Amino acid sequence: MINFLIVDDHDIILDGLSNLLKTKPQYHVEGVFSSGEDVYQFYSKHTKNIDIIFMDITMAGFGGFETTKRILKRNPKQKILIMSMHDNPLFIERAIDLGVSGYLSKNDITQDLFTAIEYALNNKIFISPSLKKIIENKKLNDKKIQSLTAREIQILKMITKGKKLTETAEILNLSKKTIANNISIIKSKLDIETDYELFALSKTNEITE
Amino acid sequence: MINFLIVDDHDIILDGLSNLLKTKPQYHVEGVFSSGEDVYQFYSKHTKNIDIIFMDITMAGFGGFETTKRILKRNPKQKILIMSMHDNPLFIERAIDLGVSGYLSKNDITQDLFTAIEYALNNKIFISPSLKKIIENKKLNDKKIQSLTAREIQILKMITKGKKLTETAEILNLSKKTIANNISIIKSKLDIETDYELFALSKTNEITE
DNA sequence: AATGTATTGGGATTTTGTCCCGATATATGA
DNA sequence: TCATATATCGGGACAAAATCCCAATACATT
Repeated sequence: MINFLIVDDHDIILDGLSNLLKTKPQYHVEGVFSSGEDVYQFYSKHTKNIDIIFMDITMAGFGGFETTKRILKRNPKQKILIMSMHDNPLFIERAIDLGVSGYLSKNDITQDLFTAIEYALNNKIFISPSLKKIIENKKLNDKKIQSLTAREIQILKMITKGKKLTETAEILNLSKKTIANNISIIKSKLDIETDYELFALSKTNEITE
Repeated sequence: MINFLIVDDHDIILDGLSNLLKTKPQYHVEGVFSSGEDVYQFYSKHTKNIDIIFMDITMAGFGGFETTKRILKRNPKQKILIMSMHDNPLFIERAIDLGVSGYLSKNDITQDLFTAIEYALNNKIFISPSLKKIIENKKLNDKKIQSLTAREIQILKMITKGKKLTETAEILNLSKKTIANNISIIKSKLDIETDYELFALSKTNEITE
């Protein structure tokens, strides 16, 4: 018997996922919750073993990340599978860092569900294939971004936030020349030619804080 | 008795929505389908009245738009409620243009569901409140974009695709001067100062084809 | 003391951007 | 058909931004 909890503030998902899991007799949904607060309270008091927790990432209140963090602090071996509508690589990485057992795009949860469960039960991490490419690409960019110096990142942030060169120079009390030179170097470090590529990259990598 | 069809290639949604609808005794789910092809075939042969069809927009095969178009061609009075994960204003507008009875963000389908059904039955169009703002903003931008001439749009597309000014000039066989002047005019027509804003606008309005 | 890297900017040149203006073409409408 | 409107193309004159190369200073590390 494998026991599940499901946490999602969309009733539809709660229902749908429950029913999907019910198709296998050895699966048992021990509880469903529509908020991180609820599930955490339950989890803290509950004594029975929970094998896998399905967790939505974007919930009101303390969201999926916070909830995941608290549960894993309590029990680092708890298997948690994240579900998300948003294929934001930052979310995925952050979740992995927290120590979750998988990250499922809601788009293809149906075909990936049982695989992800198997992976989790065998201490492996499952990530929806469609998300893997996104992550790979981001990692490449990250490596480039890490080659930037503190100053360069600071300037990059201002520029991609919409500040003009002159404006940036004034704010940072630097010469326009310095800013211009920096931007040129930033572009070459990032293998980028135009402003538009710079903006695009800063979007997907969320350079702006 | 109000009869529904549901079309979605996520089992979870099919299940979840069915159950949500079942909470009202006067509601009856006549059929669920995981593709546009399936529901259309059923719809073509089915004689019994269907009050409302819930339709996902992003499905494999011929998607929600195509399916909606075909069904409405057959029966222009059919009520169709679109469900979508993607709050893309282009999708919403296109759906409205096709003549659907509402557009629901899956994020808040639970709270909006019954309202949307009521609206549809009374020949009104329901759009999730959270989406309305998005549409309004886009309409503003659209008006501005419509003030651009053919040439200007062509140039705008190239620039926001990442082409440099000089490159663009060569491709279009125009002087650099012309391109530069055009870009300036584009910015002023769009009430925009920086490249950054231009880029952002072209994203949300999907200027690039 | 030496090497590496970060930071700051000048010099010189090229590329872009801005604003104003004129020439030409093509509709459109009265 | 003539006038007016709009689109398209670019020059002039400047201003701003970008590029590439180089030099001075600062600071940390080995």
